[in-house]
Amino acid sequence: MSTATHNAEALAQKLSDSGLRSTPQREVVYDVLLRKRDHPTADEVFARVKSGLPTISLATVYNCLETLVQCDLVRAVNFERSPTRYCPNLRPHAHFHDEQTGKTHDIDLPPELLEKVSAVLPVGYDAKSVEIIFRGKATKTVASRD
Amino acid sequence: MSTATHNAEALAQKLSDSGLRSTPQREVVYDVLLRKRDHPTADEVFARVKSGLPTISLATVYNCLETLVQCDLVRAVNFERSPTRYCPNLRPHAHFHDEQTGKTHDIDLPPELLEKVSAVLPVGYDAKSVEIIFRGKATKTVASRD
DNA sequence: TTTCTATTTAGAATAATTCTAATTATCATT
DNA sequence: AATGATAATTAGAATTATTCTAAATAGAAA
Repeated sequence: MSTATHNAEALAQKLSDSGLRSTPQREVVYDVLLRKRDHPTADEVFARVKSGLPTISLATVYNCLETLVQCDLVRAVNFERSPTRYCPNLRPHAHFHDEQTGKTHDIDLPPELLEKVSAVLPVGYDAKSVEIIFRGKATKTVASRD
Repeated sequence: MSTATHNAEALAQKLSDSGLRSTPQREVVYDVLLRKRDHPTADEVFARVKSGLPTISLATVYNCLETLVQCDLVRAVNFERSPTRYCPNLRPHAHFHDEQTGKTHDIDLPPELLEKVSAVLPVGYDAKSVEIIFRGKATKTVASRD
């Protein structure tokens, strides 16, 4: 079984868990995110998706991305007011935003660090998620892991 | 000397450090941020500022806020795609975004935590800033410190 | 099939922010 | 105090990412 098929089935599973249907549009959008993990914007996803599905609309790309975020298959990241970027990395990680290049790098986080960070919350604060964003410049770039 | 005067002078100092002028608009905008630390949007700042300076324009409010951010007197915070919010708290802190109320709470951070977090960065990543955002619900609300 | 609902689609609408060009204020020199 | 140079403000237009709308299509269930 090919990787794409595998992903499509994992996606179908996650979707049906949420009572949603698997569609070619959702599959192709998810596949595009998995293929090139450079935190693309919706517009960039739209451009890449069109080669496989030339009739897809931008609205659908937005819809699909939102759906994937709802299913916890994809994270949406925002840097200032620039367009939302999408990230299929499900490992605990922070984002490093390189201000020179505009590129975003995933920084793996040891799970105990997230616990330590969450431990600063006073009683009465119940966090569903923690997001960590670094901003600066990356002098070296290391190939990203899967 | 009044607190407002004191703030105005601190502001004037910071501005001139950056080669910028102190203006009534900048003073009033900064004063509004200090007076009510509820992370207002530019529109909310605009509304509050107008009582003291009825002829100010929204563009100027945006300009002033941006200037204050450049001077490191104010932090801009973004939650998803909602309007940018502004925060004059200079202590190291995270933000807790209450998804029910939409309110933002400052969470003080022990400085050593920020060091621990930054320590996860691999060689070659030089972070100028670290931002931590919690999302969830706050069951209790404690009066915020200054 | 037929029906019901989910999804997609194109294009219009929205809204936060930025831009533009003109005016006004302020500073440094004369 | 007047002058000239630059900084800041202003109103309104423009931009742009995103969401909305209403109609068309597809898919599942009966």
